[in-house]
Amino acid sequence: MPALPSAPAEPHRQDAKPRRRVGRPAAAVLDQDGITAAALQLIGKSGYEGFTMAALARTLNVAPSALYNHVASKRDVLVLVQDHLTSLVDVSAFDAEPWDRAVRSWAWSYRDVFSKHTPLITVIAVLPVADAPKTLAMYEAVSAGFSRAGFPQGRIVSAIVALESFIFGSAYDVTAPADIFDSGSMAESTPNFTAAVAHQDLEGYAQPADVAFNLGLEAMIAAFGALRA
Amino acid sequence: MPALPSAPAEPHRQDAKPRRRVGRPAAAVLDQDGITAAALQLIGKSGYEGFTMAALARTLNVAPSALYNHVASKRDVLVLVQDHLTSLVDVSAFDAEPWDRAVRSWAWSYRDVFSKHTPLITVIAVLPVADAPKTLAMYEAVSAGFSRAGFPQGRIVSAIVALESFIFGSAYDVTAPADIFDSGSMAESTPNFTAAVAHQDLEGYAQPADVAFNLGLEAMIAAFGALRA
DNA sequence: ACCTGAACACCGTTCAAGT
DNA sequence: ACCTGAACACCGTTCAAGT
Repeated sequence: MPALPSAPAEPHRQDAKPRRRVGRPAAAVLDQDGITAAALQLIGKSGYEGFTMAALARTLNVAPSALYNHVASKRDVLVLVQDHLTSLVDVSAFDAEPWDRAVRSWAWSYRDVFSKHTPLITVIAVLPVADAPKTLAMYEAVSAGFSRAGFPQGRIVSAIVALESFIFGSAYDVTAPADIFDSGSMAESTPNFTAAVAHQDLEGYAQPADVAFNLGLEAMIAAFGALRA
Repeated sequence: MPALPSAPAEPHRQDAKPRRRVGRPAAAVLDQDGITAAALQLIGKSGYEGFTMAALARTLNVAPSALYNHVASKRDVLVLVQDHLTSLVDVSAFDAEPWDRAVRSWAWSYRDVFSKHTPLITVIAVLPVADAPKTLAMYEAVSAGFSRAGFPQGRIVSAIVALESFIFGSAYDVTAPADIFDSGSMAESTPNFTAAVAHQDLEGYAQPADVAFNLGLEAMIAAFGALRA
């Protein structure tokens, strides 16, 4: 004979399921900061392919539908994560170092943060800054640095956007497989490219992606630097 | 009383459903080129959010499962589309014009093609060239042009990758909303950035994205050009 | 080999019901 | 206001059955 239906489950049952009775809890269980932190943790553990609303809810020990009391969509969660990650980008050098060194350290930091989060790039690239306050704060720090360095005001935004576009594209490049340029059986019909790949100079960098990033970034720093008053 | 079950439907029925009897057809209905063409047409009509395997199958008048006789996955279809689009990128200037003009026309063409297909960038950026023969052909044309222009062989691949990273990032930028940099209610706390946005010089270009692309591209062309022998 | 048709294991999201 | 739990309308993909 089974136990009474109202008998509580033993405290150390192996299912760690979201146990909470229906109805509004006394204190709210969720908030946007908690959702962001859990999302970041889940992405770190399971990657973006394992990042589902159901999995996120499980991490937070709530039903998936509970999330929708705090965010309007999964994209909303990605926006929260993106904004948080942007706050990790190092802009401190704009206060302490010359313009070219500041741009360099900011750009490498920015690329490094998002190379582990490339699925967010689609989100950032088209997201109004008004929806991402920490991202806006980064732009303020960077444009203030450009301004102080004597950059002509009319070109500050364009220069930042150009750098950012390069940074986003380069973040993808970090994730490319090592053999991406192996032409395989078609090597004979592509002699120039095959030779160029074979003789690529790594210039002491650990990864090809770093060589390319350095090359493009230094090109931009040199050309943009010349625009200053 | 209903008609006999075997009675054929009237030829001008309003449902244009995939009507074909079960079993292998006398001649194959599908092939990769046809799938690619239909995918391109569907994307043009419905965008990437409307691009599903079911919708693609409907365009081709087959059952969704029929597609899997010719491609292994939806990603496979995207690879086919990507490779076809890359063949539309204009590399002709590398045969006819000086290096800097050739790079310029190639880069603008490349950006323009993929700015309408940004969801493919995730695919291209990490796709081994051996899986995309037309993409490989583009690299051959470009690296041959760099080689003829006296570019040091050890830096050809890095230079192309840097340009490509910038092109991909810039393709996203084309799709950004016009008010992306509107700081809204936070304008007061971001005075430098807000002023820079207000005073952005469009330099005669139609879109801000074009100004930034020009700025970054010319920076790279200038710096990379100086590397030539 | 190459279709159809039914099924599977998800997915994000909605909404009534409950406190 | 903010949970649960059931449901919905998809989604990509698999696979047996058929020719």
